[in-house]
Amino acid sequence: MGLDCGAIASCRKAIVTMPDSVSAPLAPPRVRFAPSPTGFLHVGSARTFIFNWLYARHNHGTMVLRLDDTDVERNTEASARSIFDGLRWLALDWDEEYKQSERLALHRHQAEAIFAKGLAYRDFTPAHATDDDNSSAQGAWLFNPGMREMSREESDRRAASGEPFALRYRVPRGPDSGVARILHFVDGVYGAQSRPADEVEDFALLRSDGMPTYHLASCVDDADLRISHIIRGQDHLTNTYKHLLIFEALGAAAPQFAHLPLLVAPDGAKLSKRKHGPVVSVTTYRDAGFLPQAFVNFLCLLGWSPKNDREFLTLDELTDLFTLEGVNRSNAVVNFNEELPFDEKAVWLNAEHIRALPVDELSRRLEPFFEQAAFHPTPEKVAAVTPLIRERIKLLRDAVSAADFFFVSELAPYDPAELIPQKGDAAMALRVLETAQQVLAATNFDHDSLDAALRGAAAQLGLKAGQAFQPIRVAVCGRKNAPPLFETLVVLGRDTCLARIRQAEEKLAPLG
RNA sequence: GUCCCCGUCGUCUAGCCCGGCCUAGGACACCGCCCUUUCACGGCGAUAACACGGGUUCAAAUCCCGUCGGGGACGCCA
Repeated sequence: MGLDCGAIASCRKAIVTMPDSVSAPLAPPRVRFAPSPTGFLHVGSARTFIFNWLYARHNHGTMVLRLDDTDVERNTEASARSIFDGLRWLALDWDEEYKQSERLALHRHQAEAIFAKGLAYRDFTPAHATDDDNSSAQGAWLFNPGMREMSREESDRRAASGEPFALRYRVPRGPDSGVARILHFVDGVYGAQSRPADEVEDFALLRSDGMPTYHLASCVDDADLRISHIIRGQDHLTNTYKHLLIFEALGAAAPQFAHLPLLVAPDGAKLSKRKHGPVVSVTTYRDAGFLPQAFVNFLCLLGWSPKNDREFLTLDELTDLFTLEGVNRSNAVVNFNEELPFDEKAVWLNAEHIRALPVDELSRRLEPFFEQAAFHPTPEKVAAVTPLIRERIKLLRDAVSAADFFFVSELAPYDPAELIPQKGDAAMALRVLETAQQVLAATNFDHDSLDAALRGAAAQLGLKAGQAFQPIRVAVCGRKNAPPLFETLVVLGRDTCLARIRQAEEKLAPLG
């Protein structure tokens, strides 16, 4: 076939040598995640990665990461980087890493071997000539007429003359043997599957530029890397028959297959960047302030269930509980729309994980968000603020709007009417603020002292605590809804509190 | 068009394989009440689903058939 196989020797060295386990029943599984670098890390891909990872760790197996980059036209460096970014954020590791483009020699070598066995043929149909119109006579699309039956002599002669060709698998058909062969396998999720080989088209193994197709490269590598379980999206379910044929041609035992139900958008269609926008990229979740463990937790609940009504699960618990039997068969909707860009269950889980985090760690996670908001946070300040907001945020980025008044030197403008308590008037607000200044100036700035002093002052004014605290809260926070008052005052410090109360009085004056 | 997969509250799901314990359980969201210095957290409660039609059976969400609906695959993309 005139293929250059010079690199095969070096390529072979990279092959993992496994102890020739005589298919030991309890051999640790080897699974792989094989993204193609043609975009960012998709949430569907992320879930596939997570399920593979969970399966590997649960069974004490090996997680392989393989970059399926055989489409030179569409692959980009930037995309590969962004996928690694996403994977690193998830904080799940892998044990071995490969790049398909570095294994081309092996793919071609195996393609040649398949051709030599007579299991494939050259197709000289010009590239793109078959792009449309497969629908002529029924069955005609299964192969390009004239190519499959071409004599070896003519095929060799044409190839020798330099005519470009694609290599196609010669799928066994009824007319060849008289009986239609039935292909079958048992899917780890969908159960027994079968299909007559006649219904499988003569798919390409090699493109006319000599590059392997996905089907070939993927199977050659899976066989060579001794992948024992292929866990992937359900969109590959019917491709599996082709893969079975390739493994057979390779003389390799086919791995176990398990297909995962698809993640779909509210419109029911498979999640896609083009149709559904940035919500399908995991970096969108990261940047919005999802915790990776919450994101992982959420994705696991889509198409899988521990069947014990538990939903908040740590990585260790997920690893412990994960089995293929727990995976269901129907597509799962990731719920989002223009107003709510994220699935509300994901948001809730994130809030749960935020509250479960030790304060110092949450604090560390929050810092970048404050920095991005130009708050110039010091670790000490953030550490003091964190416990006051952690029950009030659902996404990390919510911290910016929940805690802004702790960081800015000048409060954003607010409506002075907010200073007036329930069932009160401006005069009452003024009296409260006046008293508050005296109290704050004279009291120790710790929670208990402030509590006692301010409650006492409220009583003396003949006001309920709620009425008395509102003007003070609005004066120091610039809004009605805020963390508990005394803690807030302490973190803000006496000078800031006094200054803001004075400013509030000025705002109130015109209303009095 | 051909083939394949799926169908329980709005959404994620348990139950289905091994019919009866299902007047169908949990969770998110929504609504109401309680707690409370606001917001939030927490607690309690309410609304809400077996796609439809036939069978089989004393009994069906669970088994069988059909219909409808949704999705996927069919590339020299992965």
